[in-house]
Amino acid sequence: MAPTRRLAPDFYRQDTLTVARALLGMHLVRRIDGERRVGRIVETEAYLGPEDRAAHSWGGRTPRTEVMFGPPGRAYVYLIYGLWNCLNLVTAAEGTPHAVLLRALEPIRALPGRTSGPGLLCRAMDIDRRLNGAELSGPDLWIERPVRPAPVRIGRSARIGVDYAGDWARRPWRFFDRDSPFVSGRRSASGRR
DNA sequence: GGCACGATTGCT
DNA sequence: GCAATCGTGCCT
Repeated sequence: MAPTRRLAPDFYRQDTLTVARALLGMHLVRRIDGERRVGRIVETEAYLGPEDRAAHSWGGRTPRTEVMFGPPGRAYVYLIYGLWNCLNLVTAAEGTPHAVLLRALEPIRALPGRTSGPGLLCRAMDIDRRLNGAELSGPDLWIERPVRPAPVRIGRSARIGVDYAGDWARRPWRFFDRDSPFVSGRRSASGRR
């Protein structure tokens, strides 16, 4: 029997910046009513709370951030601007509230609408807070290695939309596939491709 | 209990 | 440039 391509919890337990880079090129899979929606991850951001001023877990544990303090390999989904859901993957050791935000997908299979940008990604994948805390080893949502992984030319830049975070906003903790047209495009903040 | 604001997006 | 829209966290 072929080894599973699904990433195991140990993958997410690694250093968060390592995970954020390694996720590029992986496939995000969502199962809905027996159908599989698949997207190739082309853009991520690392959040290293509680020290990281830009992270939701900055300053400590709250009901919202609770899942990030738990074991790695779970989904952290939050609602932003009352309109959009954003999907994060909990990383690093239990008790370390780190996460990686998924910002863009290249459509592979059964993805309706646009997938560039964290809110649009979740809409296309039908991801909302019902999946907050879900284990990525479960039946609804996971990440797997593609059958034929292609090398990725990785670009990096400051994270988007966190200008309030002072020095932390300048950390180059956004990673993306330099060759993908599906990377979200916020002209100035995104830096060069 | 009230209130300001956000790891966004799309329209003016 | 700014409205949409509501959960969260802090305060008043």
